[in-house]
Amino acid sequence: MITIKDVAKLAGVSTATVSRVLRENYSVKKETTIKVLEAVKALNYEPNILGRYLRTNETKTVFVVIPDISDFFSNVLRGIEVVAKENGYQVLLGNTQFIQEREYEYLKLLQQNKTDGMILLTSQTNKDQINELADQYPVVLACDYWEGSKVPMVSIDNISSARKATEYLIRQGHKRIAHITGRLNIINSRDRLTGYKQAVEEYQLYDPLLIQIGEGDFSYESGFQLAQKLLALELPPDAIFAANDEMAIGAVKAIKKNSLKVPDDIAVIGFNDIHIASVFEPALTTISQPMYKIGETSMKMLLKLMNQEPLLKRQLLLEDKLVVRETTK
Amino acid sequence: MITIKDVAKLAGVSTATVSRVLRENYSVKKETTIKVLEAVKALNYEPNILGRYLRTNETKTVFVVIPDISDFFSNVLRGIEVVAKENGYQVLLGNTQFIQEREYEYLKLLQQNKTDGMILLTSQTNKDQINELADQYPVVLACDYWEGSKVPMVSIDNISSARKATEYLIRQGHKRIAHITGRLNIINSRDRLTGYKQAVEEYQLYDPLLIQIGEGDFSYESGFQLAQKLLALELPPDAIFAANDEMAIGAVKAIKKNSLKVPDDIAVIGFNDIHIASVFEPALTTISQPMYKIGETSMKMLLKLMNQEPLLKRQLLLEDKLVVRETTK
DNA sequence: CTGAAAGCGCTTACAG
DNA sequence: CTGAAAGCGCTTACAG
Repeated sequence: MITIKDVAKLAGVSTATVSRVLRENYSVKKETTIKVLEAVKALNYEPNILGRYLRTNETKTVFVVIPDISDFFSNVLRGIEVVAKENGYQVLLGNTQFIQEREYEYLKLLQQNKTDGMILLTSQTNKDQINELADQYPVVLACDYWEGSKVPMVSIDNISSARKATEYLIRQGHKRIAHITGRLNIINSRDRLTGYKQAVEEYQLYDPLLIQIGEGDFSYESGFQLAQKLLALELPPDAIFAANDEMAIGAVKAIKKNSLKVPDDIAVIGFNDIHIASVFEPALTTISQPMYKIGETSMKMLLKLMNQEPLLKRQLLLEDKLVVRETTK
Repeated sequence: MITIKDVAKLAGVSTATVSRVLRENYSVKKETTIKVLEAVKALNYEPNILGRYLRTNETKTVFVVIPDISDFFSNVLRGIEVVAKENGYQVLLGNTQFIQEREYEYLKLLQQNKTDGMILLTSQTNKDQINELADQYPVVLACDYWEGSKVPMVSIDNISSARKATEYLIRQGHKRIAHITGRLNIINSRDRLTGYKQAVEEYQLYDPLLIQIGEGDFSYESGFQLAQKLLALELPPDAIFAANDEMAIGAVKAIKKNSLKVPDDIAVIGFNDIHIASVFEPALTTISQPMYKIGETSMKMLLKLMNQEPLLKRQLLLEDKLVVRETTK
């Protein structure tokens, strides 16, 4: 392995000088610089980044904890990646598969110095633990809004957007509006359920039979199965609001399979506005989240935290939008 | 920051002993072990992994270079992640967005010791460069088969599977079979084109007008646009074979939009068998790749390379399968 | 502008 | 079973 010593020897300078040339922030005589760069080239030297890490105590790496690699999270990731790259950071990805202990394991990487900062794309860790960690390390929570927590976060207001979606169905004249939730160990799933309840309760349309709790791993299939159950009710729903687009598409398929029409017999609304939502036929009415922007913003916040710059706002709620397509009237 | 020294002091032992206790491979007296573990707990000590890295010269990190976070690559990634995790490795993700220089930048991380090994999920780097790198570092190429290269690789045989898909259409009586390619800077896109050509040439059905080159970023839209062009031909196709499922779905949409029926007027075959392929209506006939297994296998190969164990086979071609659904007769 | 030297936090061969 | 010591490859405050 070629080290800085080899370069120094060949260039006839000290290792300090080589380091200075490569770090680019120091004043080194032009001739010296040239000598060093020639030696670097001749030896095809690449600095061993581990040496730098240990010395500077930073890894220029951020860790993104993701519950699953779905279309939705991919889009958020894209935003994170672009900003990270622009600022010389690399993105480490940790997949929890919705397993809480996994998230906890990843969080330990902060203590181990394996990463300079961390973005959680949703979280399942308990509030106290996270608050404590966020006190000591740069951590940003994205896609979830944790009421009462002081962790820096970026998301939409899932409660109000779920309420908005449900109210839209109410205004269209639907009376029996069902909700298929996401996994309830995810904060935003609970929030969407809350928003749904707020709306149906306000209009006295609440019926616990109309709530199906999503659990499964394959959202399309799970949406299909849960919609089947709803359709099997004595008084089936006339509209279904699903907590994500995959489940909504599954629901549409179940409705069709029962020889019913979307939206005439049963309307459907999804959540997220992933790519397939507009491609699927019928195209899905859904709540559109600014996925890329959530990613971008969370990474920008993390950069500020890592650089110890003040955050103007520790909590940021971005705007969502109800996109009406073909699954509602 | 709490270091091994603090733990050693509190436990009344040397740092060497602390290290031995934590590395678990050494014989340490039981009482000493207990003292050390108590100190670790009392101080809430987590080893600074950078110190270990530098000393052992390994990062327990593998880097996966991915051209894009699509459903297909996500599934391959899942396989990689599971095997990586089982073996104590973390997965770093680098997204090239199909930009060749990005891939090159990531490859440099190997020289910098930032990662112990690398898996390329497709490659755009030129053969000589890659061969040279693979001589020196643990590198595996997945999803692409590079003829004549000695880089360890895992993929399906894209040429024969594309030929198989095209021949299937021929056997169903189609005479004007079009092909929408993937980006041709990707090896497997070129291979699929080759397989398609082999089949249509054998049956004297070759017509260059029936080949559309995919370039765009959003496969559904791009498939839609290219299919539109095909439909605008004086002699339009009676079947379309697309190099991926997203494009195939876009093509189906274009066909429907032109008031034609799938598969009666025009049959469609996709490639990959991503999740949406079976969910979309009509469900897509497609070539199913063993995505998870490709990931799993590539990571296993990488492990062997990193541990300097011999590879039984440096090149592995896994089996694909033509899945007939509703877009073909 | 440059060098000698210390040190980042670990691990491990060596000696006992 | 355990400790003293060297050293991994860098960076940087200090001195000149």
